[in-house]
Amino acid sequence: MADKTDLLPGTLDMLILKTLARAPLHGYGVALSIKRLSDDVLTVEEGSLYPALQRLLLQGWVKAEWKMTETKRRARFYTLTAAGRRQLGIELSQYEQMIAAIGRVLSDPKEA
Amino acid sequence: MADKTDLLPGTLDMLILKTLARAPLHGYGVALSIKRLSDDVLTVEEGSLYPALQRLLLQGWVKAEWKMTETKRRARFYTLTAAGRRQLGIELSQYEQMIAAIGRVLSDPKEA
DNA sequence: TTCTATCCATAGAATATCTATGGTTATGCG
DNA sequence: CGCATAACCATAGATATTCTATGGATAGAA
Repeated sequence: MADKTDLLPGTLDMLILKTLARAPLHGYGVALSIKRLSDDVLTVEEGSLYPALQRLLLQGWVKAEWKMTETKRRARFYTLTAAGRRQLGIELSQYEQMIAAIGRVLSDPKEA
Repeated sequence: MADKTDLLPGTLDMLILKTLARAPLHGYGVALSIKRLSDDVLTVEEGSLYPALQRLLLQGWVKAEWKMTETKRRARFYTLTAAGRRQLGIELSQYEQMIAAIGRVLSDPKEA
């Protein structure tokens, strides 16, 4: 039944890590950033986002602290750790390899 | 915890449809074809393959018939239907769109 | 005759995402 | 002033997809 998700399963952690690699952000900001950079193609639902951030915290790939937003709100800011940076590298290379492999299957002659 | 699957979740049906778009094949042949074209990067486990083929049958995207292999074995050959060809087109374009969107997020300045 | 490759298929576990909820607070607008 | 909305956090349960583990059958090679 085609694709029902708003993103490619298996890529969420990588997208979050990459986003945090640019600068620390709170959850809501991460979701907005991904949505905007992808021109609204990728939407990270809150029900996917917050559990994912908890996982990343548990793995030690990000750390969090409560701060105030420019808009005067309490928000939890996440920062990439050294381990997180390493993990991002691993996930990026695995992803690239997969995409390249899929590309070889899809681009093989006969039929669009 | 990085990726545990042998393929990118959500891409299996597309890969199977694409493979059958080249020529009718039996299940085992589909798995081999994907493995070889991808240089062993993508492995379709039998426990994923056969249920997937059942789904495709139910959707009417492929049809099946029992025949004999060159190696003298009973095997179920799958053929893409017109609806399957349409579905492949849909899945391909959705996939391309996703990959492009992810690319925009990943290639944005700062940090590899 | 034993092993390996070729073939089919299902049940159950594991994983990842979504939907649906529920709650707090700042600010703009009528 | 009251209300809507956007900015924020988070969890529970449903759904979907793939994997692991099994089980079975046969042809051909060693």
